[in-house]
Amino acid sequence: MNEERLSAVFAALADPTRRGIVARLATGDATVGELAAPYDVSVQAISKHVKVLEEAGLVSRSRDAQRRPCHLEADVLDLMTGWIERYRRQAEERFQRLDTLLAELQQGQDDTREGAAS
Amino acid sequence: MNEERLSAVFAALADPTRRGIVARLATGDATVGELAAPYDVSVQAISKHVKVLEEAGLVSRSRDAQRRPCHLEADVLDLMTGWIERYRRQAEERFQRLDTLLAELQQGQDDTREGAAS
DNA sequence: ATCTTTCTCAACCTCTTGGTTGAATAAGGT
DNA sequence: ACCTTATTCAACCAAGAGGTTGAGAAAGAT
Repeated sequence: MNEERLSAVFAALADPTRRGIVARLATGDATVGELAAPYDVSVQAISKHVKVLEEAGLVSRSRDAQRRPCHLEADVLDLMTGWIERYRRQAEERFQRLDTLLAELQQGQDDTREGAAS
Repeated sequence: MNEERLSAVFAALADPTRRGIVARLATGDATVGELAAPYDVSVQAISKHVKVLEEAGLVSRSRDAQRRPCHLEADVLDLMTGWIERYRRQAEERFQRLDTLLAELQQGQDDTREGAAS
């Protein structure tokens, strides 16, 4: 279901240039040319990166004369944190249970030792 | 910096099979063989996937006879949520500011209209 | 009408990725 | 010693990613 979307978003953010673009867009909308300025690659390359972000749903675009301002769709980021947090929490809980289990076993061993002493 | 690490982690989770492996490991440690069982690919392929997760720091492994149990390192997930949340929050705040700015402009326009009426 | 700016499309190249199979290694079990 | 189990290494392959350059389209500016 969301699996495909999730793959697209993770893949989009796996590239440092694209993360840079996202970071830039978090401070405000920008055109492709503006986004390209800090990087040592062609505008076409940045245009491709933006397209990837757009297809992942992380970026939307409007029109202003020749320009195509890019806008960060921050909601999509929640999709990721949702996925990540789910498993982080699950692992955490399991860890807690394991921890208390070990504590209980430890307690039981103490009891046994007390019993043996009587 | 952390940039390389971040790229590795995002890239690792961009693959649905690897996300499945992470999801499985969140419920408890498992061997490569066990991880491979649900999938319709060779054990070697899963072994490669685990290696990718390992190099991203998401998985660690110990030894138990021939087996190499895999363990989810949930801490690394925080690295991602940290990055994501940072920019989500930043975008959110900017949105808030823009929103109040628009409200103020609206208010100013109302004032002007009142002034013109007098 | 023509020129300029901004951006995308198309073709191409190289390196990486995810998969395969077959052989090798590691560690027990009999 | 020999066989079995669990995992990895090596070589290979097809497809995709990220880059390039060159040409084309879209929309103003003169």
